[in-house]
Amino acid sequence: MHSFTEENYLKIIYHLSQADTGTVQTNAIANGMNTKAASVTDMLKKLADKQLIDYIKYQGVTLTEKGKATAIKVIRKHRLWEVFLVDKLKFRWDEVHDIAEELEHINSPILVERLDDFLGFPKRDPHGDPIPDRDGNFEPSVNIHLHEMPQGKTGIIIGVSDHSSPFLIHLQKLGLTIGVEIEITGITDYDGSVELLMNTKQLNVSKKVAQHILVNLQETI
Amino acid sequence: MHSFTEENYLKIIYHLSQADTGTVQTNAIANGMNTKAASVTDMLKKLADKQLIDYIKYQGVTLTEKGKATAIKVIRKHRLWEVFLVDKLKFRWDEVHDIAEELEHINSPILVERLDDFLGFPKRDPHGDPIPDRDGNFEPSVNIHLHEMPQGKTGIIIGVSDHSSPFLIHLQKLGLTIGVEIEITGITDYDGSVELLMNTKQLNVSKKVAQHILVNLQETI
DNA sequence: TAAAATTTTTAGATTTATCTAAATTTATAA
DNA sequence: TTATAAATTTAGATAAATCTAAAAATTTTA
Ligand SMILES: [Mn+2]
Ligand SMILES: [Mn+2]
Ligand SMILES: [Mn+2]
Ligand SMILES: [Mn+2]
Repeated sequence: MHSFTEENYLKIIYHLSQADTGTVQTNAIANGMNTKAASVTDMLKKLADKQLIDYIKYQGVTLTEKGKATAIKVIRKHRLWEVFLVDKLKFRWDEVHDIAEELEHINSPILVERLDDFLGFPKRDPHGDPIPDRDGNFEPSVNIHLHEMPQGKTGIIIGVSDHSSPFLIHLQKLGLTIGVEIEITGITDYDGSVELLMNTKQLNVSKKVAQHILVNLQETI
Repeated sequence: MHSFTEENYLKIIYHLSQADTGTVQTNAIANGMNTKAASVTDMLKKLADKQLIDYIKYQGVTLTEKGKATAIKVIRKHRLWEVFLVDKLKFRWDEVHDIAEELEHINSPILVERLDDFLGFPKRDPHGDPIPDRDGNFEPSVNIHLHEMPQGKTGIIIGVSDHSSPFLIHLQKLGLTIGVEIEITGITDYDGSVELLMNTKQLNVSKKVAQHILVNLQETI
Protein backbone atom coordinates (compact mmCIF):
# COMPACT_ATOMS: atom_id res chain seq x y z
CA MET A 1 0.00 0.00 0.00
CA HIS A 2 0.91 3.64 -0.34
CA SER A 3 1.53 6.03 2.51
CA PHE A 4 -0.70 9.05 3.10
CA THR A 5 2.14 11.21 1.84
CA GLU A 6 2.54 9.27 -1.38
CA GLU A 7 -1.19 9.48 -2.01
CA ASN A 8 -1.19 13.23 -1.45
CA TYR A 9 1.69 13.68 -3.88
CA LEU A 10 -0.09 11.61 -6.54
CA LYS A 11 -3.25 13.66 -6.10
CA ILE A 12 -1.40 16.97 -6.45
CA ILE A 13 0.43 15.72 -9.52
CA TYR A 14 -2.86 14.58 -11.02
CA HIS A 15 -4.55 17.95 -10.44
CA LEU A 16 -1.57 19.87 -11.82
CA SER A 17 -1.45 17.69 -14.92
CA GLN A 18 -5.15 18.44 -15.52
CA ALA A 19 -4.60 22.20 -15.21
CA ASP A 20 -2.08 22.51 -18.02
CA THR A 21 -1.09 19.67 -20.26
CA GLY A 22 2.50 18.51 -20.39
CA THR A 23 4.80 17.54 -17.56
CA VAL A 24 4.42 18.73 -13.99
CA GLN A 25 7.25 20.76 -12.47
CA THR A 26 8.99 20.17 -9.15
CA ASN A 27 8.28 23.67 -7.86
CA ALA A 28 4.58 23.41 -8.67
CA ILE A 29 4.38 20.22 -6.62
CA ALA A 30 6.35 21.78 -3.77
CA ASN A 31 3.88 24.65 -3.78
CA GLY A 32 0.86 22.32 -3.80
CA MET A 33 2.29 20.14 -1.04
CA ASN A 34 3.41 23.08 1.10
CA THR A 35 6.90 21.69 1.20
CA LYS A 36 10.34 22.39 -0.29
CA ALA A 37 11.60 21.51 -3.77
CA ALA A 38 14.34 19.32 -2.29
CA SER A 39 11.74 17.21 -0.48
CA VAL A 40 9.79 16.85 -3.70
CA THR A 41 12.83 15.58 -5.56
CA ASP A 42 13.30 12.92 -2.88
CA MET A 43 9.70 11.80 -3.20
CA LEU A 44 9.75 11.84 -7.01
CA LYS A 45 12.59 9.31 -6.97
CA LYS A 46 10.56 7.11 -4.67
CA LEU A 47 7.38 7.35 -6.78
CA ALA A 48 9.40 6.63 -9.93
CA ASP A 49 10.90 3.52 -8.28
CA LYS A 50 7.36 2.36 -7.56
CA GLN A 51 6.37 2.96 -11.21
CA LEU A 52 3.76 5.51 -10.21
CA ILE A 53 5.31 8.32 -12.25
CA ASP A 54 7.60 8.76 -15.22
CA TYR A 55 10.38 11.03 -14.09
CA ILE A 56 13.29 12.53 -16.00
CA LYS A 57 15.68 14.69 -14.00
CA TYR A 58 15.11 18.39 -14.55
CA GLN A 59 12.30 17.59 -17.02
CA GLY A 60 9.34 17.17 -14.67
CA VAL A 61 6.98 14.22 -14.27
CA THR A 62 3.87 12.56 -15.65
CA LEU A 63 1.71 9.95 -13.96
CA THR A 64 1.89 6.36 -15.21
CA GLU A 65 -1.41 4.52 -15.74
CA LYS A 66 -0.89 2.94 -12.33
CA GLY A 67 -0.21 6.33 -10.74
CA LYS A 68 -3.21 7.90 -12.41
CA ALA A 69 -5.53 5.10 -11.27
CA THR A 70 -4.25 5.49 -7.72
CA ALA A 71 -4.79 9.25 -7.76
CA ILE A 72 -8.32 8.84 -9.10
CA LYS A 73 -9.16 6.33 -6.38
CA VAL A 74 -8.11 8.82 -3.73
CA ILE A 75 -10.11 11.58 -5.41
CA ARG A 76 -13.14 9.26 -5.57
CA LYS A 77 -12.93 8.69 -1.83
CA HIS A 78 -12.40 12.36 -1.09
CA ARG A 79 -15.50 13.41 -2.99
CA LEU A 80 -17.71 10.61 -1.69
CA TRP A 81 -16.81 11.52 1.89
CA GLU A 82 -17.63 15.17 1.13
CA VAL A 83 -21.08 14.11 -0.07
CA PHE A 84 -21.53 12.07 3.10
CA LEU A 85 -20.57 14.99 5.31
CA VAL A 86 -22.93 17.41 3.57
CA ASP A 87 -25.87 15.12 2.78
CA LYS A 88 -25.90 12.96 5.91
CA LEU A 89 -24.09 14.91 8.63
CA LYS A 90 -25.41 18.36 7.65
CA PHE A 91 -22.07 20.07 7.24
CA ARG A 92 -21.89 23.16 5.05
CA TRP A 93 -20.09 22.78 1.69
CA ASP A 94 -17.23 24.96 2.92
CA GLU A 95 -16.55 22.88 6.05
CA VAL A 96 -15.89 19.49 4.50
CA HIS A 97 -12.67 19.68 2.53
CA ASP A 98 -10.20 19.36 5.39
CA ILE A 99 -12.03 16.42 6.96
CA ALA A 100 -12.25 14.69 3.58
CA GLU A 101 -8.52 15.27 3.21
CA GLU A 102 -8.09 12.83 6.11
CA LEU A 103 -10.92 10.42 5.29
CA GLU A 104 -9.67 9.95 1.71
CA HIS A 105 -6.78 7.85 3.05
CA ILE A 106 -8.89 5.22 4.79
CA ASN A 107 -7.91 2.02 3.07
CA SER A 108 -10.87 -0.31 2.51
CA PRO A 109 -12.14 -0.92 -1.03
CA ILE A 110 -15.37 -2.42 0.24
CA LEU A 111 -16.01 0.60 2.46
CA VAL A 112 -15.84 2.87 -0.58
CA GLU A 113 -18.35 0.80 -2.52
CA ARG A 114 -20.74 0.56 0.45
CA LEU A 115 -20.50 4.30 1.01
CA ASP A 116 -21.17 5.02 -2.66
CA ASP A 117 -24.25 2.79 -2.49
CA PHE A 118 -25.42 4.40 0.78
CA LEU A 119 -25.18 7.84 -0.81
CA GLY A 120 -27.13 6.77 -3.89
CA PHE A 121 -24.17 6.76 -6.31
CA PRO A 122 -23.80 10.55 -6.53
CA LYS A 123 -22.21 11.94 -9.70
CA ARG A 124 -20.96 15.24 -8.22
CA ASP A 125 -19.49 16.36 -4.90
CA PRO A 126 -20.82 19.40 -3.00
CA HIS A 127 -18.52 21.68 -5.01
CA GLY A 128 -19.83 20.40 -8.33
CA ASP A 129 -16.80 18.26 -9.09
CA PRO A 130 -17.38 14.86 -10.70
CA ILE A 131 -17.06 11.67 -8.64
CA PRO A 132 -15.20 8.89 -10.46
CA ASP A 133 -17.07 5.57 -10.47
CA ARG A 134 -15.50 2.33 -9.25
CA ASP A 135 -13.71 1.93 -12.58
CA GLY A 136 -12.31 5.45 -12.40
CA ASN A 137 -14.58 6.87 -15.10
CA PHE A 138 -16.31 10.23 -14.74
CA GLU A 139 -17.79 13.04 -16.79
CA PRO A 140 -15.17 15.77 -16.83
CA SER A 141 -16.24 18.99 -15.18
CA VAL A 142 -16.65 21.93 -17.50
CA ASN A 143 -15.58 25.16 -15.87
CA ILE A 144 -16.39 28.35 -17.74
CA HIS A 145 -16.96 31.98 -16.86
CA LEU A 146 -20.47 32.96 -15.97
CA HIS A 147 -20.90 35.23 -19.02
CA GLU A 148 -20.14 32.30 -21.32
CA MET A 149 -22.83 30.06 -19.83
CA PRO A 150 -25.49 28.82 -22.21
CA GLN A 151 -29.01 29.86 -21.24
CA GLY A 152 -31.21 27.21 -19.68
CA LYS A 153 -28.37 25.13 -18.23
CA THR A 154 -27.70 25.27 -14.51
CA GLY A 155 -24.25 25.61 -12.97
CA ILE A 156 -22.57 25.84 -9.61
CA ILE A 157 -20.24 28.69 -8.71
CA ILE A 158 -16.88 27.07 -8.07
CA GLY A 159 -14.51 30.01 -7.89
CA VAL A 160 -13.51 33.48 -9.02
CA SER A 161 -10.80 34.75 -11.33
CA ASP A 162 -10.55 38.05 -9.47
CA HIS A 163 -9.48 37.57 -5.87
CA SER A 164 -9.61 41.24 -4.83
CA SER A 165 -11.45 42.12 -1.64
CA PRO A 166 -13.89 44.64 -3.23
CA PHE A 167 -14.98 42.00 -5.73
CA LEU A 168 -15.42 39.27 -3.14
CA ILE A 169 -17.33 41.60 -0.81
CA HIS A 170 -19.61 42.53 -3.71
CA LEU A 171 -20.27 38.87 -4.43
CA GLN A 172 -20.93 38.17 -0.77
CA LYS A 173 -23.59 40.92 -0.75
CA LEU A 174 -25.23 39.50 -3.85
CA GLY A 175 -25.20 36.01 -2.33
CA LEU A 176 -23.13 34.71 -5.22
CA THR A 177 -20.79 32.55 -3.17
CA ILE A 178 -19.09 29.30 -3.96
CA GLY A 179 -21.46 26.36 -4.08
CA VAL A 180 -24.50 28.39 -5.10
CA GLU A 181 -26.51 27.00 -8.01
CA ILE A 182 -27.50 29.44 -10.75
CA GLU A 183 -29.13 29.56 -14.16
CA ILE A 184 -28.73 32.25 -16.85
CA THR A 185 -32.11 33.61 -17.96
CA GLY A 186 -30.95 36.35 -20.32
CA ILE A 187 -28.37 38.89 -21.46
CA THR A 188 -29.23 42.62 -21.55
CA ASP A 189 -28.35 44.00 -25.00
CA TYR A 190 -27.84 47.53 -23.71
CA ASP A 191 -24.85 46.91 -21.37
CA GLY A 192 -24.10 43.21 -21.66
CA SER A 193 -25.23 42.60 -18.10
CA VAL A 194 -26.35 39.11 -17.18
CA GLU A 195 -29.75 38.12 -15.79
CA LEU A 196 -29.74 35.01 -13.68
CA LEU A 197 -31.82 32.92 -11.35
CA MET A 198 -30.33 32.09 -7.96
CA ASN A 199 -32.59 29.56 -6.26
CA THR A 200 -35.88 31.33 -6.98
CA LYS A 201 -34.44 34.84 -6.88
CA GLN A 202 -33.90 36.90 -10.04
CA LEU A 203 -30.60 38.83 -10.19
CA ASN A 204 -28.79 41.13 -12.62
CA VAL A 205 -25.00 41.36 -12.56
CA SER A 206 -22.70 43.50 -14.69
CA LYS A 207 -20.66 41.99 -17.50
CA LYS A 208 -17.50 42.79 -15.52
CA VAL A 209 -18.73 40.75 -12.56
CA ALA A 210 -19.89 37.88 -14.77
CA GLN A 211 -16.47 37.67 -16.39
CA HIS A 212 -14.83 36.90 -13.08
CA ILE A 213 -17.12 34.19 -11.73
CA LEU A 214 -16.16 30.60 -12.54
CA VAL A 215 -19.05 28.21 -13.00
CA ASN A 216 -19.13 24.43 -13.09
CA LEU A 217 -21.66 23.43 -15.72
CA GLN A 218 -23.94 20.62 -14.59
CA GLU A 219 -23.93 18.05 -17.40
CA THR A 220 -26.45 15.83 -15.69
CA ILE A 221 -28.25 15.98 -12.41
CA MET B 1 -2.09 16.70 18.36
CA HIS B 2 -1.08 13.09 18.89
CA SER B 3 0.18 10.75 16.22
CA PHE B 4 -1.76 7.62 15.26
CA THR B 5 0.92 5.61 17.03
CA GLU B 6 0.63 7.57 20.25
CA GLU B 7 -3.15 7.16 20.19
CA ASN B 8 -2.85 3.42 19.66
CA TYR B 9 -0.44 3.11 22.58
CA LEU B 10 -2.79 5.07 24.86
CA LYS B 11 -5.69 2.87 23.85
CA ILE B 12 -3.76 -0.34 24.55
CA ILE B 13 -2.58 0.99 27.91
CA TYR B 14 -6.16 1.95 28.76
CA HIS B 15 -7.53 -1.50 27.91
CA LEU B 16 -4.74 -3.25 29.82
CA SER B 17 -5.33 -1.09 32.87
CA GLN B 18 -9.02 -2.05 32.80
CA ALA B 19 -8.22 -5.76 32.61
CA ASP B 20 -6.23 -5.97 35.81
CA THR B 21 -5.82 -3.09 38.18
CA GLY B 22 -2.38 -1.75 38.98
CA THR B 23 0.34 -0.63 36.61
CA VAL B 24 0.67 -1.82 33.06
CA GLN B 25 3.84 -3.70 32.10
CA THR B 26 6.11 -3.01 29.16
CA ASN B 27 5.84 -6.53 27.77
CA ALA B 28 2.04 -6.47 27.89
CA ILE B 29 2.05 -3.29 25.82
CA ALA B 30 4.59 -4.75 23.39
CA ASN B 31 2.33 -7.73 22.95
CA GLY B 32 -0.77 -5.56 22.40
CA MET B 33 1.00 -3.30 19.93
CA ASN B 34 2.68 -6.18 18.07
CA THR B 35 6.05 -4.61 18.61
CA LYS B 36 9.18 -5.12 20.72
CA ALA B 37 9.74 -4.18 24.37
CA ALA B 38 12.58 -1.84 23.40
CA SER B 39 10.26 0.13 21.12
CA VAL B 40 7.71 0.37 23.92
CA THR B 41 10.29 1.80 26.31
CA ASP B 42 11.11 4.50 23.74
CA MET B 43 7.46 5.41 23.38
CA LEU B 44 6.81 5.36 27.14
CA LYS B 45 9.47 8.04 27.60
CA LYS B 46 7.79 10.15 24.96
CA LEU B 47 4.30 9.72 26.44
CA ALA B 48 5.66 10.54 29.90
CA ASP B 49 7.28 13.73 28.52
CA LYS B 50 3.87 14.70 27.17
CA GLN B 51 2.26 14.05 30.57
CA LEU B 52 0.00 11.36 29.14
CA ILE B 53 1.30 8.62 31.43
CA ASP B 54 3.04 8.30 34.78
CA TYR B 55 6.10 6.18 34.20
CA ILE B 56 8.68 4.84 36.61
CA LYS B 57 11.52 2.85 35.10
CA TYR B 58 11.07 -0.89 35.56
CA GLN B 59 7.80 -0.28 37.46
CA GLY B 60 5.30 0.00 34.58
CA VAL B 61 2.90 2.83 33.77
CA THR B 62 -0.51 4.29 34.54
CA LEU B 63 -2.44 6.81 32.46
CA THR B 64 -2.70 10.38 33.71
CA GLU B 65 -6.14 12.04 33.61
CA LYS B 66 -5.09 13.66 30.34
CA GLY B 67 -3.94 10.33 28.93
CA LYS B 68 -7.11 8.59 30.02
CA ALA B 69 -9.32 11.26 28.47
CA THR B 70 -7.41 10.96 25.21
CA ALA B 71 -7.75 7.18 25.18
CA ILE B 72 -11.49 7.38 25.86
CA LYS B 73 -11.96 9.86 23.01
CA VAL B 74 -10.30 7.43 20.62
CA ILE B 75 -12.43 4.57 21.92
CA ARG B 76 -15.56 6.72 21.51
CA LYS B 77 -14.70 7.33 17.87
CA HIS B 78 -13.84 3.69 17.26
CA ARG B 79 -17.18 2.47 18.57
CA LEU B 80 -19.27 5.15 16.88
CA TRP B 81 -17.68 4.30 13.52
CA GLU B 82 -18.43 0.62 14.14
CA VAL B 83 -22.10 1.48 14.69
CA PHE B 84 -22.06 3.52 11.49
CA LEU B 85 -20.57 0.67 9.50
CA VAL B 86 -23.08 -1.89 10.78
CA ASP B 87 -26.23 0.24 11.01
CA LYS B 88 -25.81 2.40 7.91
CA LEU B 89 -23.43 0.57 5.58
CA LYS B 90 -24.70 -2.96 6.33
CA PHE B 91 -21.39 -4.48 7.34
CA ARG B 92 -21.46 -7.55 9.56
CA TRP B 93 -20.31 -7.10 13.16
CA ASP B 94 -17.16 -9.12 12.50
CA GLU B 95 -16.05 -6.99 9.53
CA VAL B 96 -15.89 -3.58 11.15
CA HIS B 97 -13.08 -3.61 13.69
CA ASP B 98 -10.14 -3.15 11.33
CA ILE B 99 -11.79 -0.31 9.43
CA ALA B 100 -12.72 1.39 12.72
CA GLU B 101 -9.09 1.00 13.75
CA GLU B 102 -8.28 3.48 10.97
CA LEU B 103 -11.32 5.73 11.26
CA GLU B 104 -10.77 6.24 15.00
CA HIS B 105 -7.80 8.50 14.20
CA ILE B 106 -9.71 11.02 12.08
CA ASN B 107 -9.23 14.26 13.95
CA SER B 108 -12.37 16.43 13.95
CA PRO B 109 -14.29 16.95 17.18
CA ILE B 110 -17.33 18.30 15.33
CA LEU B 111 -17.37 15.25 13.05
CA VAL B 112 -17.64 12.97 16.09
CA GLU B 113 -20.57 14.91 17.52
CA ARG B 114 -22.39 15.02 14.16
CA LEU B 115 -21.84 11.31 13.67
CA ASP B 116 -23.13 10.56 17.17
CA ASP B 117 -26.26 12.61 16.42
CA PHE B 118 -26.71 10.95 13.01
CA LEU B 119 -26.58 7.51 14.62
CA GLY B 120 -29.10 8.47 17.32
CA PHE B 121 -26.64 8.64 20.23
CA PRO B 122 -26.12 4.87 20.52
CA LYS B 123 -25.07 3.54 23.93
CA ARG B 124 -23.39 0.34 22.71
CA ASP B 125 -21.28 -0.69 19.73
CA PRO B 126 -22.08 -3.79 17.62
CA HIS B 127 -20.07 -5.97 20.02
CA GLY B 128 -22.02 -4.77 23.03
CA ASP B 129 -19.29 -2.48 24.34
CA PRO B 130 -20.34 0.87 25.81
CA ILE B 131 -19.82 4.09 23.82
CA PRO B 132 -18.48 6.96 25.94
CA ASP B 133 -20.51 10.16 25.61
CA ARG B 134 -18.92 13.48 24.67
CA ASP B 135 -17.79 13.97 28.27
CA GLY B 136 -16.20 10.52 28.37
CA ASN B 137 -18.83 8.96 30.61
CA PHE B 138 -20.28 5.51 29.95
CA GLU B 139 -21.97 2.61 31.68
CA PRO B 140 -19.29 0.00 32.23
CA SER B 141 -19.86 -3.27 30.45
CA VAL B 142 -20.66 -6.23 32.65
CA ASN B 143 -19.12 -9.43 31.37
CA ILE B 144 -20.23 -12.64 33.01
CA HIS B 145 -20.40 -16.31 32.08
CA LEU B 146 -23.55 -17.48 30.37
CA HIS B 147 -24.58 -19.78 33.25
CA GLU B 148 -24.54 -16.81 35.63
CA MET B 149 -26.92 -14.72 33.50
CA PRO B 150 -30.13 -13.62 35.17
CA GLN B 151 -33.26 -14.85 33.40
CA GLY B 152 -35.15 -12.34 31.31
CA LYS B 153 -32.17 -10.11 30.57
CA THR B 154 -30.62 -10.19 27.13
CA GLY B 155 -26.90 -10.34 26.47
CA ILE B 156 -24.43 -10.49 23.62
CA ILE B 157 -21.82 -13.21 23.34
CA ILE B 158 -18.50 -11.42 23.50
CA GLY B 159 -16.01 -14.21 23.96
CA VAL B 160 -15.12 -17.62 25.31
CA SER B 161 -12.99 -18.77 28.23
CA ASP B 162 -12.11 -22.06 26.54
CA HIS B 163 -10.23 -21.56 23.29
CA SER B 164 -9.91 -25.21 22.31
CA SER B 165 -10.90 -26.23 18.80
CA PRO B 166 -13.51 -28.86 19.77
CA PHE B 167 -15.31 -26.27 21.90
CA LEU B 168 -15.25 -23.57 19.22
CA ILE B 169 -16.41 -26.00 16.54
CA HIS B 170 -19.28 -27.04 18.81
CA LEU B 171 -20.29 -23.41 19.31
CA GLN B 172 -20.07 -22.75 15.58
CA LYS B 173 -22.51 -25.64 14.96
CA LEU B 174 -24.92 -24.28 17.55
CA GLY B 175 -24.69 -20.78 16.05
CA LEU B 176 -23.45 -19.41 19.34
CA THR B 177 -20.80 -17.10 17.88
CA ILE B 178 -19.52 -13.75 19.00
CA GLY B 179 -22.03 -10.95 18.54
CA VAL B 180 -25.09 -13.14 18.82
CA GLU B 181 -27.82 -11.86 21.13
CA ILE B 182 -29.29 -14.35 23.58
CA GLU B 183 -31.71 -14.56 26.48
CA ILE B 184 -31.82 -17.22 29.22
CA THR B 185 -35.28 -18.75 29.49
CA GLY B 186 -34.60 -21.45 32.06
CA ILE B 187 -32.23 -23.83 33.84
CA THR B 188 -32.87 -27.60 33.74
CA ASP B 189 -32.83 -28.99 37.30
CA TYR B 190 -31.81 -32.48 36.21
CA ASP B 191 -28.37 -31.67 34.68
CA GLY B 192 -27.94 -27.94 35.12
CA SER B 193 -28.18 -27.38 31.37
CA VAL B 194 -29.26 -23.95 30.21
CA GLU B 195 -32.24 -23.13 27.99
CA LEU B 196 -31.88 -20.03 25.94
CA LEU B 197 -33.45 -18.04 23.16
CA MET B 198 -31.20 -17.11 20.22
CA ASN B 199 -33.13 -14.70 18.03
CA THR B 200 -36.40 -16.66 17.91
CA LYS B 201 -34.78 -20.06 18.19
CA GLN B 202 -34.94 -22.14 21.39
CA LEU B 203 -31.67 -23.86 22.36
CA ASN B 204 -30.40 -26.08 25.17
CA VAL B 205 -26.70 -26.13 26.07
CA SER B 206 -24.89 -28.16 28.72
CA LYS B 207 -23.67 -26.56 31.92
CA LYS B 208 -20.07 -27.16 30.78
CA VAL B 209 -20.66 -25.20 27.60
CA ALA B 210 -22.48 -22.39 29.43
CA GLN B 211 -19.57 -22.02 31.82
CA HIS B 212 -17.20 -21.13 28.99
CA ILE B 213 -19.25 -18.55 27.11
CA LEU B 214 -18.68 -14.93 28.07
CA VAL B 215 -21.71 -12.67 27.78
CA ASN B 216 -21.97 -8.90 27.80
CA LEU B 217 -25.11 -8.03 29.76
CA GLN B 218 -27.25 -5.37 28.11
CA GLU B 219 -28.01 -2.82 30.84
CA THR B 220 -30.22 -0.72 28.61
CA ILE B 221 -31.34 -1.01 25.02
C1' DT C 1 25.48 33.57 -27.39
C1' DA C 2 27.29 34.72 -22.98
C1' DA C 3 25.70 36.41 -18.49
C1' DA C 4 22.03 36.41 -15.19
C1' DA C 5 18.10 34.40 -13.22
C1' DT C 6 15.48 30.48 -12.20
C1' DT C 7 14.74 25.76 -11.37
C1' DT C 8 16.17 21.51 -9.79
C1' DT C 9 19.15 18.30 -7.63
C1' DT C 10 22.64 16.74 -4.26
C1' DA C 11 24.83 16.62 0.29
C1' DG C 12 24.34 16.34 4.86
C1' DA C 13 21.10 16.74 9.00
C1' DT C 14 16.92 16.03 11.80
C1' DT C 15 12.71 13.73 13.64
C1' DT C 16 9.79 9.73 14.38
C1' DA C 17 9.11 5.07 15.02
C1' DT C 18 11.13 1.02 14.49
C1' DC C 19 14.66 -2.88 15.21
C1' DT C 20 18.57 -6.26 17.33
C1' DA C 21 21.87 -7.20 20.66
C1' DA C 22 23.83 -6.28 24.93
C1' DA C 23 23.51 -4.55 29.62
C1' DT C 24 20.88 -3.81 33.70
C1' DT C 25 17.31 -4.45 37.06
C1' DT C 26 13.83 -7.15 39.30
C1' DA C 27 11.62 -11.48 40.41
C1' DT C 28 11.82 -16.44 41.36
C1' DA C 29 13.67 -20.56 43.14
C1' DA C 30 16.92 -23.70 44.82
C1' DT D 1 20.43 -15.89 50.09
C1' DT D 2 22.85 -16.60 46.23
C1' DA D 3 22.00 -18.31 41.43
C1' DT D 4 18.93 -18.40 37.65
C1' DA D 5 15.35 -16.65 34.99
C1' DA D 6 12.51 -13.01 33.34
C1' DA D 7 11.55 -8.33 32.34
C1' DT D 8 13.15 -3.97 31.09
C1' DT D 9 16.25 -0.56 29.49
C1' DT D 10 20.20 1.23 26.84
C1' DA D 11 23.17 1.46 22.78
C1' DG D 12 23.57 1.74 18.21
C1' DA D 13 21.20 1.23 13.51
C1' DT D 14 17.69 1.71 9.97
C1' DA D 15 13.85 3.66 7.07
C1' DA D 16 10.58 7.44 5.96
C1' DA D 17 9.83 12.16 5.30
C1' DT D 18 11.42 16.32 5.97
C1' DC D 19 14.78 20.43 6.12
C1' DT D 20 18.83 24.03 4.79
C1' DA D 21 22.59 25.24 2.09
C1' DA D 22 25.34 24.48 -1.78
C1' DA D 23 26.02 22.72 -6.45
C1' DA D 24 24.39 21.81 -11.03
C1' DA D 25 21.33 22.23 -14.94
C1' DT D 26 18.12 24.82 -17.58
C1' DT D 27 15.87 28.89 -19.16
C1' DT D 28 15.65 33.74 -19.91
C1' DT D 29 17.53 38.11 -21.01
C1' DA D 30 20.45 41.34 -22.86
MN1 LIG E 1 -12.42 18.79 -1.41
MN1 LIG F 1 -5.09 14.02 2.02
MN1 LIG G 1 -13.58 -2.74 17.59
MN1 LIG H 1 -5.98 2.47 15.54
